[in-house]
Amino acid sequence: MTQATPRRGRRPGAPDTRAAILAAARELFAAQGYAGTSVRSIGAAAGVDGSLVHHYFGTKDDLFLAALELPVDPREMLADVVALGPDGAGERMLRVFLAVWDDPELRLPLLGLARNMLEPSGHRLLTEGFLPAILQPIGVALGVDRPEVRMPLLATQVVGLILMRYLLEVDPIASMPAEDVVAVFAPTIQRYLTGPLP
Amino acid sequence: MTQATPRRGRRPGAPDTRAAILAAARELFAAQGYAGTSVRSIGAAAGVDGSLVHHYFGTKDDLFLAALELPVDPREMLADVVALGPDGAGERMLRVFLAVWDDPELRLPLLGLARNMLEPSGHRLLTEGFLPAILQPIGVALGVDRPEVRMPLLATQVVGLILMRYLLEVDPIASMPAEDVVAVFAPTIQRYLTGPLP
DNA sequence: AGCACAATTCAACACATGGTGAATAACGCG
DNA sequence: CGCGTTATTCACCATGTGTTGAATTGTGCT
Repeated sequence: MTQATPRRGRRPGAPDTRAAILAAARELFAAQGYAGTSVRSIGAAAGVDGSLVHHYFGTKDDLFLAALELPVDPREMLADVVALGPDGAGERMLRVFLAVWDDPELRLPLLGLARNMLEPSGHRLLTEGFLPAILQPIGVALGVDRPEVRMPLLATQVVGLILMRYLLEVDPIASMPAEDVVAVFAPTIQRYLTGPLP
Repeated sequence: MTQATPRRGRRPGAPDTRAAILAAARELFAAQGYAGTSVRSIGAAAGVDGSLVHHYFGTKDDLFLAALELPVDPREMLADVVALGPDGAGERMLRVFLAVWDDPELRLPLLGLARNMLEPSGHRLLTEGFLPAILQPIGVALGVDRPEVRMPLLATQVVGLILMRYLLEVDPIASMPAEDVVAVFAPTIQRYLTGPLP
């Protein structure tokens, strides 16, 4: 019985190997974080050698950034949150966040992003990306007073909720229906948006 | 010029090397997390060889657990939170949390704990330690209804606040006076304790 | 048919890691 | 003084890492 499959060269089995590698990278980065995921393991999960990963995506850092890329602009999704003014904006915002995190196409990149929040790279993405580039403009567009205080306040609740619901998956937060999540947390967020400040 | 310092054997310079190693471990684990900290770097920070770290504390995991050990029982500090019943318990609890995190002796172990929240080991410490062993009993002792729902709700806000204030150090949350933190977040926490549930 | 090119694997390098074991120097106690 | 014990470093080992480069095979174009 001869070895039918060649040991080197092209193996035209997979339809699009590049996409498979990227998907595997998303999966593993989301599940185990950047440091906890090796290039070789990504290759293995995609059924190819680790070198091929490097061949397609360059360095591990490059691959990480590619895996984090969102297929849509998050600001666009929050456009109609802003449109209707600050009344009820807390609830609308919360609904968008939940919808985004429940979108299977967005979930893995977001998980990869969030799971690396505590490492320096992800730390920067949060403090230089999410907060000033997304949250802060929303506050300004809503016309609330002192958005530079209110939006970080709001962020504490949103980040904590995301963390417990999607990353740590702590019950009963993780298994709570979206409607209940909105019912519980919308008042809090609304209070940070329009309530009293010290 | 002869080499005065011996190259092997005892170097009685440091008064208590063991304590220095533990302190360095706390510092580095808190700043860079478990995976990001090497045994050798801990040794270097304490001015000794990496082997000595292993000699004193055993495996890296053992050292990590030793570095996380709190010098007091956190339940004890929360005793008088429970004593006065659920009215105003949100504010009292928040004050205890802030006091604990502002205690320089407790801060490093807590940071080390929190920074590893997202890795499997720290994940277990949160979901099997903090939540059921500390928060849940408080809810029960306070006599609130459905503590298994209310305490995780409360945890989302506490965790998010801790994260932004002490780990990510996002302004203005990080630089806010404790009194203002209480003023802003106590109503939220109180609402999760005694407010309406869906 | 022939040839460039893309896809893929293998072998290897340089490096960092956690851990082990032996060697050596100083201390404390008799 | 002598001796055991402790503190400490050094030299390795096995392993896993990211990355590189060469080798090989298939595809598609002319």
